[in-house]
Amino acid sequence: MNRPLAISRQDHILNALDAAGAVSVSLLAERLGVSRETIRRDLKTLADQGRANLVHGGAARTATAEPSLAARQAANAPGKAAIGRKAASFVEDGMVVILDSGSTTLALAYALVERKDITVLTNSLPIALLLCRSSDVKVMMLGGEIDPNDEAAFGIDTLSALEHFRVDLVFIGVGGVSPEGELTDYSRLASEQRHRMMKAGQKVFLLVDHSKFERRTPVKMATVSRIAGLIVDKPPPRRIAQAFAARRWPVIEAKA
Amino acid sequence: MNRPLAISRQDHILNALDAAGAVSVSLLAERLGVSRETIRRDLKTLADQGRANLVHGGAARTATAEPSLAARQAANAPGKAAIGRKAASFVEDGMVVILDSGSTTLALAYALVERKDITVLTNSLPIALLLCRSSDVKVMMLGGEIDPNDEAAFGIDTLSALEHFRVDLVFIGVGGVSPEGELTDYSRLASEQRHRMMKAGQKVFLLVDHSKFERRTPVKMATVSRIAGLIVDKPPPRRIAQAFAARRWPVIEAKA
DNA sequence: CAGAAATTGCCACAAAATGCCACATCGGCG
DNA sequence: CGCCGATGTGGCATTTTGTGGCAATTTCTG
Repeated sequence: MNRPLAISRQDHILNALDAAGAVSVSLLAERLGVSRETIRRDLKTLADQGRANLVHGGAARTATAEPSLAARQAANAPGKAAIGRKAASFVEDGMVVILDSGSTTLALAYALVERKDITVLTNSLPIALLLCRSSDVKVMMLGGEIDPNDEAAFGIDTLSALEHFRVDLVFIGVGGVSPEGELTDYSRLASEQRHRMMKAGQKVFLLVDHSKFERRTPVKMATVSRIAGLIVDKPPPRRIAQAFAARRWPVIEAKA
Repeated sequence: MNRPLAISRQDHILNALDAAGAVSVSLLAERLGVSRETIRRDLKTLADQGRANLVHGGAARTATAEPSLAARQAANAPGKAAIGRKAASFVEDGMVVILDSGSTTLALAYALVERKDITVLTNSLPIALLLCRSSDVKVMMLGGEIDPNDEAAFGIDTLSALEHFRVDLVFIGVGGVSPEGELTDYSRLASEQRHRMMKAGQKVFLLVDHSKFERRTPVKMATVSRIAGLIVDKPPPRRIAQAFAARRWPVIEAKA
């Protein structure tokens, strides 16, 4: 049982920062099995490098001073924006696409604002509202019970609504990617719903920003065998990359 | 043990503020699991930064321009708020209610923010987002094609989603009231959908602010015979009042 | 409209969590 | 062996949060 290297600890901290926008000393100390003092020293190091912002009790994303818009959207915003732009480039006029809920797919929605002649199906309230307010995209909202965390609809009604559509492209966000390269999700229902979304369309793209790598969430995600592409903002760690290659999932890197 | 970071608490407050325009100390304290005093201190901090405006019992958003729908909401905002409060007083714990789309029903949603143990069915994106961001109300979104003007779902999917619910109260906004006292709507589809909503519930309330009186919109609105009440902010002109009385529609006047 | 009741604001102090520093401990390495 | 860097420990200062009392405000009621 060797203690984790300082580097990988700080790496973990940065990922957590990207993912959540803020981290607490106590929680990190518990998770990483080291003393709070060590975490504090790590945070101080990162702060000296300008990669984190110290606040009482923990650290926050460097940019966290300003944005009043959705907090999670700002987490790793540049990476997600790049993924969004890349994903948008696969959408052609006349297509019908599904956008899953989540901050990465919201970034894709931003990238679609200028488009027309496309139809977007989504269960995400912010995506639907964004597109109907500031674009000419035709929006179909998938109804259902609203999960306040995701600000999106889930449940039987959402699933059955999916049945009625012919869909060209499907864009799915991923909760996490285990170190073994397995895709994971937060809840059983969400996973099932994403699976149905994938089956509803011709081509499936998965959107994964680098803060998701090696993050474990509880539920294994069911996928379809054919994945048109896995859009990332940074190359994944080797082990994950190999797992993707073994399943013949093309990894598409979006450049900022 | 692990206290959530102060900064994420304030982030949450800003989000709620953004969605609802105003937040209350008590509700935030309860939702975030901290004492009211702490919330007060947070609000004071935000106010010092110019990011919130303190008011008795909570804080309000600093005057920020908000797009389309807010503009319409601003038309006769006080009257609509009064109607919303009055309408909310009919909603009891445990009830399932339908909220139609529109600025007046949005005002009702604002009035429901502090409530819990109620379920709201709505086809309106802003209402769903407001309630899921700043209240403990359970929200079911009725899916369908989004009409950018109303920022709400309409269509076959919306209608069929209605089938599955048992509803206590239905709150419907009205497009206009002709000088003859006839209720009118903007489109055939919207009218039909509102009719279905009415039939789905036990009691139907119509929300009419005085700017709707003697305004003609193109489509005659189908109603159900029994209307539990017609909530207004000012008494209607005599001819309209007579027409309402003839149909035995109780007129309920909301006071500011 | 007045007075009561409930809610909220405000202040001071106590309790808890965190920050910070000095020093001890551990393990590798020349 | 002794040096060095990294980490843990403990004590104390600082910050944050909770609590209770009381004044001010709002709301209810007759």
